[in-house]
Amino acid sequence: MASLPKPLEDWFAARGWRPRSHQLAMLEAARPGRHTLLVAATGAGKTLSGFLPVLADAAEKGPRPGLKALYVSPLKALAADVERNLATPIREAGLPLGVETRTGDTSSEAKRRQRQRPPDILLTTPESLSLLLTWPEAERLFADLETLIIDEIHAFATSKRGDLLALAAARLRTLAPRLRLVGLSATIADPPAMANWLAPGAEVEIVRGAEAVPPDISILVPRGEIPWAGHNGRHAAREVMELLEEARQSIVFANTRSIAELLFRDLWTENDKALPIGLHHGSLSAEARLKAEAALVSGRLKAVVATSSLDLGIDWGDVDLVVQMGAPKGAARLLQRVGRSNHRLDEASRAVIVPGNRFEYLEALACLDAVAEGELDAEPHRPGGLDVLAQHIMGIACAGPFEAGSLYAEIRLAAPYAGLSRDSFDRALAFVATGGYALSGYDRYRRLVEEAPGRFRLTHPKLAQQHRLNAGVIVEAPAMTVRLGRGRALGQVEEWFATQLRLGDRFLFAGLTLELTGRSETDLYTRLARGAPSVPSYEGGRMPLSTHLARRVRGMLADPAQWRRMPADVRDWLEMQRRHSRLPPADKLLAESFPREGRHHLLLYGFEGRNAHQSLGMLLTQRMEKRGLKPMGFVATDYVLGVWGLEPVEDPASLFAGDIVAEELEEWIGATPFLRRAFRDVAIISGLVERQRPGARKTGRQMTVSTDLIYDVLQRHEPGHLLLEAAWAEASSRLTDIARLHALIARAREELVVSRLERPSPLSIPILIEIGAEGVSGMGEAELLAELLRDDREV
DNA sequence: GACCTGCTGCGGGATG
Repeated sequence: MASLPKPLEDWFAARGWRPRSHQLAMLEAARPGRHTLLVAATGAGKTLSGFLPVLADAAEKGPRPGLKALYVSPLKALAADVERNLATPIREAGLPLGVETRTGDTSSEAKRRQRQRPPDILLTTPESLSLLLTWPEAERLFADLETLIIDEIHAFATSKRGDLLALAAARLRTLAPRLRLVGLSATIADPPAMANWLAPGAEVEIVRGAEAVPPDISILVPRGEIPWAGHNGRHAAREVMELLEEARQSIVFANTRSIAELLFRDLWTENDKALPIGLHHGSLSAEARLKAEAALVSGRLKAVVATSSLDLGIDWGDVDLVVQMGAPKGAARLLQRVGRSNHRLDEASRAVIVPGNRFEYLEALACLDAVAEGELDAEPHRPGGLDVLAQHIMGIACAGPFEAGSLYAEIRLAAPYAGLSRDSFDRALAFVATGGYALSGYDRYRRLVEEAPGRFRLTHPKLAQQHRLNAGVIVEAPAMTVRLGRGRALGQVEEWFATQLRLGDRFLFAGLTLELTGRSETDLYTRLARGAPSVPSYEGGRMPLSTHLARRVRGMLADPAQWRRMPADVRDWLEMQRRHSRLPPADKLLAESFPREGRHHLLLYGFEGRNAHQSLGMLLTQRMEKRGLKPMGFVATDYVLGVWGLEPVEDPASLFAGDIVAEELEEWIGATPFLRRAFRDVAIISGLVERQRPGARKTGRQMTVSTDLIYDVLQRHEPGHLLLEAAWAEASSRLTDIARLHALIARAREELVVSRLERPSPLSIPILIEIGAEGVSGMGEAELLAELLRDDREV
């Protein structure tokens, strides 16, 4: 086993610590220069472990010039936190190392200095790293770089930010041939796959931290019944309030921003003791978020209601309880959140899940099992975005002329682009150079010139400045700033929501009931008000039930021996289902059909997540239409798809015949407004349109107008354009889950178990209530239950 | 009037 150099050994000893075995393993792996992936629980000293080889090197070799280590974090705040945490060992062990951060918050003067005289260790974000690579000095700057540490690597690997980072890392491997890559995370489902993402084709040593004490996670069983429908756990606000009263400090996670707002209000209604409870989500102003964070860390806040805005990294205060409202949607996500409580390895983190309905109870139970067995759900790695690729190519051009052939080879070192064809690369390059065939007539899209065969450079140096001003892959929906009075900004609501508001309307935001008193192009002016408000919602991403949990839920339903672990009302529900219909088999697909109020319902218990169910609902209703079955609508949840129409579906299996996906799905995606919106995003990322010019940021509406115009031109004149392809990929991955849709259809074809009923089955009740909630039918929940119970007595 | 299933994250340079 490797040992620490003297100064570090003394430093550990002075603190009464001994290096943990995974820390020594990190040291050991670094000696021969091996890439490393560290998987260790929160509280295991993960970040220090990543840096330990860098610190040891400094202790042994003394001061050396140049940038030696680069650290990339998904959050600016985390980079700043790491800077503070590194300062202590460096100072106390007397190591000759300078550490600085470089993010959007860094002054341009400091950034310039860093380009000329870099610190030994630089802490940054993927965006800032990409921008650093656009400078001509990059080649010299990174020549001596030895280590690239990617923290919270799981947060990158399946996103466009990850594409950007992987491309930057590939570039760094060219500039710094001795570069060693290090990935850090607490929640990795498939370490070998992640190792391959980190350094495709290279050998990566996987180091595992010591096992932490298993978390203590329980499922809250409300005093009343577990609801039949609903997704947010708000029914248990009273019970949650009691938990908060008993705990030292808590984070209450909600799955959406609007639910966070509603829940915050609910908790205050129950807050008899007037405990300080805060609110934190991504649409609140930075000021409001920082205030909540500071109050959390200092202990002034007893609890905070948050979205995933508090998922990552930083140790938020003295939190000893995490509450998950509604379904956790995946074991890795739950574990990440549970890790926010109790950052000590030798004590269990405590968490409580509050399922929103009975299906969610099953999911919560499946999630507990998955966590206990250490089986996390993996998100599939996907090919990198062509829009991100275009941005990267432009960035490289900003640093100086390049050879297309060697850039292509380098880009394939990035995992998301390992399978990139030369043809796709050439199309991306041609797009950056001229805008592509249909746009090549416009001067403004000429960004590169081929100065010698295969050798490209910028057409004008000012393009580099433009690029730096517009780089990055995060595109936000057009939004308006909400102000109290005409002054303080409380945060942002999306434009589409803002346009629905009329003067005098009330809405719930930042925990306040606000009344709209005026508006400008970019701002909403408000005052405090009373009365029932509407609640803004946002067009964020979805969190589908993970494949892995879906399988567990099916297994649980099919195995009555497991029902003993469930509360009585859930158990009774399943028992009734067994008597009246059938249980969904673990490996087959259950379909139920029954008439109700003049309509015929068809329910498919797929458990493949909302996206897959929604696509299937669309496909099936199209087919039913063609067959004259007069479909009227469908509803999809993570668990079930419900379709209804005027005629019964006599043979549900026949709906799945032939190639149902290829044509109809394409037609559908092509017809949705999502495609246009996706085009807007890729047009921005690829650099086709500019978000800002020096001194002026464009409004969301301006951006949308210009991308809409280009979209129409390309649709007409060049339907095969690179950006239409990229938009297509984006829209289809957001709208549907092709892999799971295929799995669902395959199960339907192989064996569809059909249960024909006279009345709704117990399992169908949640979805029937959901249909009622959408105003399609006026059936009441009470009526449904009464009917079912009457039916039950007859058996 | 009550009800909400759509998360997160970043980002220039030089000057006055």
